[in-house]
Amino acid sequence: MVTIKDIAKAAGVSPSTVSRVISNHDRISSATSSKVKRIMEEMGYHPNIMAKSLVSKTTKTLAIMLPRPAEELFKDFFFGELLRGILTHSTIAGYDMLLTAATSPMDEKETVSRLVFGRRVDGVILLSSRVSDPLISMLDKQQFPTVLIGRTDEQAGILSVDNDNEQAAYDATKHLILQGHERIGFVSGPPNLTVSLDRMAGYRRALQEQGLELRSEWVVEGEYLQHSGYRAMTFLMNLQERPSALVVIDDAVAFGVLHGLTELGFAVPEDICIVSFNNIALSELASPPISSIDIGTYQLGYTASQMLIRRIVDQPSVHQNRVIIPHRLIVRESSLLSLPKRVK
Amino acid sequence: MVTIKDIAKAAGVSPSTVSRVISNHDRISSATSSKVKRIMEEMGYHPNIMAKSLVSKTTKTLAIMLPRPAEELFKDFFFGELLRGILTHSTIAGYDMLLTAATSPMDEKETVSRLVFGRRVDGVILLSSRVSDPLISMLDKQQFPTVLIGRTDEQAGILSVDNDNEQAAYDATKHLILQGHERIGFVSGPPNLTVSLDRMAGYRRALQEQGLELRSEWVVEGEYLQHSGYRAMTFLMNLQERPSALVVIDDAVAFGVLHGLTELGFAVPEDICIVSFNNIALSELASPPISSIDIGTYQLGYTASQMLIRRIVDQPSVHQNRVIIPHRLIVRESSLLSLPKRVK
DNA sequence: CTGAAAGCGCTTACAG
DNA sequence: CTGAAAGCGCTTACAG
Repeated sequence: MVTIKDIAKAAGVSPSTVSRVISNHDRISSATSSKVKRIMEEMGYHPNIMAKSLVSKTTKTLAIMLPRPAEELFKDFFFGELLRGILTHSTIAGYDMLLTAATSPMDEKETVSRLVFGRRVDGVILLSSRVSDPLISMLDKQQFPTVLIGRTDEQAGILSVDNDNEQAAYDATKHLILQGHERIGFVSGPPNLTVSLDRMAGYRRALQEQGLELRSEWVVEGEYLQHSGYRAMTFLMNLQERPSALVVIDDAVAFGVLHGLTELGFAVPEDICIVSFNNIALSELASPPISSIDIGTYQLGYTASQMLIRRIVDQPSVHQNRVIIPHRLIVRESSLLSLPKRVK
Repeated sequence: MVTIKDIAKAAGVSPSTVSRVISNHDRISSATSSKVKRIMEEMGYHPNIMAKSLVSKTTKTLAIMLPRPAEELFKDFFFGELLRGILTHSTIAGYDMLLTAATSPMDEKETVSRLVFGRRVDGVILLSSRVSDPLISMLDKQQFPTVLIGRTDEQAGILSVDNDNEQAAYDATKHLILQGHERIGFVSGPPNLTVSLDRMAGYRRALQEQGLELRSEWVVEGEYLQHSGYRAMTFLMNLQERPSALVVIDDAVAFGVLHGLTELGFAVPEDICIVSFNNIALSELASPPISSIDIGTYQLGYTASQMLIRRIVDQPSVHQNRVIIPHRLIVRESSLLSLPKRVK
């Protein structure tokens, strides 16, 4: 390993000078600078990142905290797209990403503590927001640069990027209502995630506004997994009174819903219509293609990285703490009751 | 920030003693140990990871080098699954993962140099193997702990996890032949990836072994993207003589193939049969469900992490350098010519 | 424009 | 069983 001292000796200058050449200090003669640079090149010098971090108290690294075990994570393609957005921006900005997954919920706080208090990272990105999350309050109390994908009620210091999920679900539901549906169900995600709650609220508002029935047995909570959508169907479609349309929390879940419906002998959209969220690449290729709310997943990730790094770089953060990424409904066959002519 | 010195002062011992308590040194009286531990707890001590790394010359971090820009990456769900495997094991083993994406190919070597020579990571995982990759030879020359998902011909020092892709493609092709097909095409990936080459070779062997025609216009090279499969169809299905079956390099591509065929008015499997690779979760839910070679993607990632960490921990590496993960063909409707009765 | 010195927070032989 | 000292590889006031 060639160090700054080796370069200094070879160049006949002091280590301080070499350090200054590396950091492009202004008051260095161009003669010294180019000589030192040449020698660094020749000797294959690479700065020791750890040593630099130790003194600069900065790591140029961001932690991505994966929600719960990695095990279940990437089954939902949403996260891949989110990571893609984060990674693209952070790479441009010169930051590395530390991917961490907690093995257990208790372990989660410990992991973050280790990274945050151990000064291993300069900021944290939380990929999903749970209701009253102890992690969030801890990071807020420490005033540690943090960006949350989602929302949090109490912590004002935390940055967040989100969609207007309430409005998005309202739009999805309204779309079904405009197609003539009056019995609309909701296949939701885990109720401890704010995104589930917000979408549920939008669904409710749309129904109430139109004076439509809000049946509790038409609302099914589950996970963000195909399996979950599949299971929801075995329940919902065996009810006495079945919904004629469904709002589904996520495309991966919608794939399961589709699968379940097919197996039970129901046709989409003829027997039942579907609108979902996230608009992953494959929803277009499903059969039938799935109508989905595009929430700008990539943009969500990209913006999260952007906000966080901005916050880290200029401390007095004059920027806004919360950004809402716009959504839009992509209508496809799954929600068009009878393809050529619209009902009503 | 509370440091080891603060703890030492508060406990009335020397910093060395505190350090030894932390690392569970044997010759420390249990009295001192418990006192120091109590005080650490009280004062909220967390070791500075950078300082520790600097002296221990170890980072407990692995770099995952993403193939080329993150931009195109997660569109293929294969990588999500791979990451899941890697992450699960590395978390268990107490290693963090640094996710790095190069903005450009030239930039790639620079990025790795920075991490490797800068002693930022203890090992590197390369997610895909290109033919005569300069990165691989560099890492091999440095004798830096590296595991490659794929294969490399020259570098004996590099660890690798792979499938027997030649045999896998042979199996896929043979399956189609056994269904009675004689005109079989191949929708491949980029020819600079070893996986593309290996699968191509297996496809060839199966055809030759049966004395079947090997038409160059039935072999189309592209990317690992849906789009690519779609485009391949507009070409292949406009030929005078069309294949009656296709081996497709990857499920995401197969989705594009399916999409293209549907648009062109061809039915699967009636008009053309398909077998693909990777067996991502959604291939089962396509319509028709796609026959696919399960290559144990998760296992591939898990094993990669395992081999690399083992290599890092006990230097004299007596373990094997190359591991092959078994594959198996999952037959679904897309390759069953006429569902109930088999042809021939 | 450049150098000597102190220090970032830890670990680890070397003594005792 | 414990402490003092040196050192990991860098940066940064402080002088000049």
